[in-house]
Amino acid sequence: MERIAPIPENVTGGHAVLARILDRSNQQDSLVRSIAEQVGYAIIEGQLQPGDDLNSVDLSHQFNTSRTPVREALLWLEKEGLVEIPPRRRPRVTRLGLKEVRDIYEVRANLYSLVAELIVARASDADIVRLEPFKDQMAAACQAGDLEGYFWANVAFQDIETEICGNDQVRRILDSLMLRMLKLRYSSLSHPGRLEQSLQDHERLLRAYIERDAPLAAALKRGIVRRGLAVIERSGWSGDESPDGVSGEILAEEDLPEDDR
Amino acid sequence: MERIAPIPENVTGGHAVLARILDRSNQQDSLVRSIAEQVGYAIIEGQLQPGDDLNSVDLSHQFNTSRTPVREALLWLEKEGLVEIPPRRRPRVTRLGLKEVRDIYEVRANLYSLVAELIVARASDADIVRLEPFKDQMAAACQAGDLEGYFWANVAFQDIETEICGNDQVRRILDSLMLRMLKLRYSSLSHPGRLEQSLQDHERLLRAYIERDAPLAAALKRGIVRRGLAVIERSGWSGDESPDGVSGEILAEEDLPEDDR
DNA sequence: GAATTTATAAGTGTCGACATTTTATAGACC
DNA sequence: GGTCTATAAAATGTCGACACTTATAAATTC
Repeated sequence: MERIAPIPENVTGGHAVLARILDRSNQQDSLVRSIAEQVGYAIIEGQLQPGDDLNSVDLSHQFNTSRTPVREALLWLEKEGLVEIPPRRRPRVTRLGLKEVRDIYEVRANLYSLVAELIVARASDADIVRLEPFKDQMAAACQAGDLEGYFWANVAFQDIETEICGNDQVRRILDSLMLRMLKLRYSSLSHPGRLEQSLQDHERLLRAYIERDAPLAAALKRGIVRRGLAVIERSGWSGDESPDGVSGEILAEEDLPEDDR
Repeated sequence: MERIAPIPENVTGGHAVLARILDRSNQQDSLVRSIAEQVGYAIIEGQLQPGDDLNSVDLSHQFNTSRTPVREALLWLEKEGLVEIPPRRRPRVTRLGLKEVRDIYEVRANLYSLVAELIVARASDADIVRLEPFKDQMAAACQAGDLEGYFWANVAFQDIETEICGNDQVRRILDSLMLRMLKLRYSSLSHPGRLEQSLQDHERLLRAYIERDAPLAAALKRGIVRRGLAVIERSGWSGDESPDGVSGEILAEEDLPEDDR
């Protein structure tokens, strides 16, 4: 099994989502948390590829612990959907199928429209203003053509949205679903012109929040999520791994043929 | 700690939901599964009350195992929301607050409306017909004034709905949320005239499915869930436990003052 | 007698070990 | 050479043990 590299200093957005979910379900600084954090991060970053084995004895050596906390960490990651643990068999990094991605996006579209409605109905003006800096960050990244920067600013924007909507349950669910989709982030940005479109949507969305236009906000939010899925599907992502490790990362850098119907 | 009674022979609806969720996440017949099943059932049935301690050494004695599988079972129940595990402290049966219930119902209302839309859009006529026997069961229970019978027929109805909608993710989420709400089943049926209203809604809903009327089905489904919450709130449920063990069961038998605004 | 401190009991998180099952390796056979 | 079988290696699920923490009971103080 591959050795898992430590989490780098400059904590990226991916790690932030992971850490937040861990905060709410596990304890502050435990062995289990630390292991789940590092293994989860390795999965999100693509260092561990879908289908890779995650045997507990190997991991316990890497983290200088016994197998017990490793098992619990893997169990946690399984509940978050990042790991599969067949009985009596080695845990594996979850392989994400297209159907699964479609289903998740369907749920996300629905729940984010709820979030939008809740924000309009219940969030304070002060809370809504908190979204602005991230919109600006997205605008800056868009202008600079910084795909990765745009993506993480967008994640942060959505994070604030789920926070200020006031419904902790929907937040928990969306966080978990987001975690599983982070691997696809490169696919979701591959299409040229995507950033401009997305940015425009978010600017309109923010205005809808401010103007307390619930139907518009809900519809926009739903559309944003749906378009995210459409881009992934158009990018040709299928969930199959090329065995030589050619991941979505490389695909993301290419310009795909325009197909703007 | 109280001794946990074995699960009775005639498997009730509550156990069915629990078993289904276990089927999808755990292995077929493992120690962990058996423990999670029994403890979970005891919580749903009210045999274990919110706030009760669940220390692992005691449980391991009851099940004649070591603490390891008990810990894993409790960890699983924590992820399902039935148990809280503060670090270094004894696990407890989760105490459900009113805010939490409201949030959960908000999510359920939304996701069930999605389920309704998906059924109209994608379920086969044959699948929709599968709902009919449970509607009939509900009608019979309603006529007989059988609260409990009506409730479980309703659960079964919803179960088929989430199954035939074809989205496994939404099913998983709704199953988990349902599990946590099962304890409130008595509160949710307490209001007089509630059964007739609910039955009528479901009859209309089924017709909407058959006639492939997506907006109507979605609206009906949303209304059904919302009315469920309203009944709970009107029943005076607050989440506080009377320390002498007077649970919602007794409250359910009383007739509350009519308040049909 | 109530509140605070002290001592005792109980419980948690982690560990290393073992039996059983799965996986990988080597040998036999065609 | 390739397929099947027997053997060895490795990994899993479970166990009992131990250090450390938390909860409970007793003792002390005001």
